[in-house]
Amino acid sequence: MNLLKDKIAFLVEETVKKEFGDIEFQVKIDYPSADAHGDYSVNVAFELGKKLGKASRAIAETLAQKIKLPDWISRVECAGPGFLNFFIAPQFLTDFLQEVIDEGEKFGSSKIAAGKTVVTDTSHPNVAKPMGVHHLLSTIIGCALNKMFNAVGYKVIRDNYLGDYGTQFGKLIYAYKTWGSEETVKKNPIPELLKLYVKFHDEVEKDVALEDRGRAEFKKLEGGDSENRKLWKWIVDLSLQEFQGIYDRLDVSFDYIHGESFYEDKMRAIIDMGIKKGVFVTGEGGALIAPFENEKYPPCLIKKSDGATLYATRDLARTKYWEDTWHPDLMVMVVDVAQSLHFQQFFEVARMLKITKAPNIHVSFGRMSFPEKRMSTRKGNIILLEEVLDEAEERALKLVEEKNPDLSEKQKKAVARQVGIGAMKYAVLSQNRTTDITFTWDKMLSLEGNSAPYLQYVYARARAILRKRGEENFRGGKYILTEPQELALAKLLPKLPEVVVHAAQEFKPNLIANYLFEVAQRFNGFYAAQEVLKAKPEIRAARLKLVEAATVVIKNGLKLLGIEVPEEM
RNA sequence: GCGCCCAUAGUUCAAUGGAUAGAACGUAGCUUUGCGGAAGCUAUAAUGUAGGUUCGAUUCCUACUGGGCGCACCA
Repeated sequence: MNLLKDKIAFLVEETVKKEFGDIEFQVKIDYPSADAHGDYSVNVAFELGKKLGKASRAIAETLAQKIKLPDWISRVECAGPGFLNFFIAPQFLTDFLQEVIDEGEKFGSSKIAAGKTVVTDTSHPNVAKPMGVHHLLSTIIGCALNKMFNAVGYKVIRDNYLGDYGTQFGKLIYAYKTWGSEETVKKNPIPELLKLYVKFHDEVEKDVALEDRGRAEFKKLEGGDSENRKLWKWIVDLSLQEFQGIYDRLDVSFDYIHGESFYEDKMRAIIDMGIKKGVFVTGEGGALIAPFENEKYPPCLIKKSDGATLYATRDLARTKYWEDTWHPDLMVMVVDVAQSLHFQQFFEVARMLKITKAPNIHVSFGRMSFPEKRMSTRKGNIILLEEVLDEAEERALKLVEEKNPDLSEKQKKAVARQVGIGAMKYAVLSQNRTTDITFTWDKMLSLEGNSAPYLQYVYARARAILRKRGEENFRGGKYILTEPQELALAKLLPKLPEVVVHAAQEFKPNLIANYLFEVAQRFNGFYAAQEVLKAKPEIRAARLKLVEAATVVIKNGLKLLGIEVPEEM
């Protein structure tokens, strides 16, 4: 299906070319906020006015007169200093409902990026540490982006660049050898490992020499020491099992989990390439660095003076691996904003090395801060993601029990999961923030207002109507939507594919959330103002379609955000 | 010190350079005869300061104020 906005843009372009000849211009489609300003609006007259030295209002009037309207547009008006406002015909909106219903779960997707490949890195928790709430952002945002990319036609490769390597492991291995035991760790893996990690940092405060012991253990690991190797592998496996439990609850999945260690043997080639191309040079203390022209950024550190590799080295190896393996058109890293400098540096180095032509995008988000306690893995102060998930489901369960005690226990639990987890995901996805997010339980798990349950409730209510509609054929109605509330809702529905494209291009899931919330609000307005089942038969048919099309839009939209919809709640 | 990001109702958040800045929570009222009141309706209140660019600025530019983050052997 072609997007309506593209069709309008095309119409305007044709008319401008015909009326004003060969000049350069760009048609951009706006969604006016006021109903009086139509459903789609174009402001090309301002640009033309300037280029032609004419009044933009006059140009808009000419265009309004000359444009050849297809039957799905009822009229075009020019307004204000030169806006062209298009009004979609109610007949078209009414007919369109059936298209939405027929497309079903495909409605909303498009082929804008067909034939292209995107590789994404999301989640990347650190092995041997529990996932904290802050990991939620990368995981949830990344999961939504993956689904959105897929919906606009990309082939999506979902990678999880696990933090399974580095000096921290040396420290952990040292701690385990000194204070740990296989038994206790086996019983309760992650908490015990965290304890050891915390213990190490406590002891370092008394004896700084431990830092070196930690580094030495990592060096041994990197050098292939069989005992450390074995220990490391064991810890990674235990962690992966733990993470998988959380991913299952969140319903996110990956195609690959290529941790940092995966690139261990792939860095040599990058380092040689950089030296050969003169991009890497020796810096202070014998370290290998990549300096930038005009000191645009601080130099990027490639190798420590002791010869060990760093984060940036592995990132370069990863980029090369992605390029060589999948030849992607786009690479996306979903990581918090504190790492922007690192990404700018390593993207620039990748450009200098000509590793890939694909744009590297750092989708950044604010860090999570906490009103009461400062979070620090080293000190063991951390709000566990698992706790948050439990609390979310608990709160939702309490609400379900209060609102709908008649559901079976099994249903209640299922609904509580959908509502609780959904609320949490929605809280993260509905805002577009690069500033820090202050974590509060109430905000994260809000079940009212602009929240997932609000949308889920609309869906459940609409489904309840559809269950009661009976067997009659409701395809044949001649009624054309006329009431303001039903039209307001119907006008919004064809926009889903446009919104998804925009959101995918801008890497902004919140655009979808905002749109869905508006659909839900308008549905509730319609629901309160007009009756469906008790309406006259011909009206009833059209309204049932409206209700069904709305459920399709809400279900599909929420699915892109990774949020499920309950039939009853 | 240098660099990056952010600043919108009491609070939490929206707004692709467009028309009257939009919600939610809160507060004050209202809606039972109609499909699920987890709802709807009404009222309330905001673009940090000073300039600039533009037909038009919350959005772009400059300075200031206030917050966050980062800046060589962590990731």
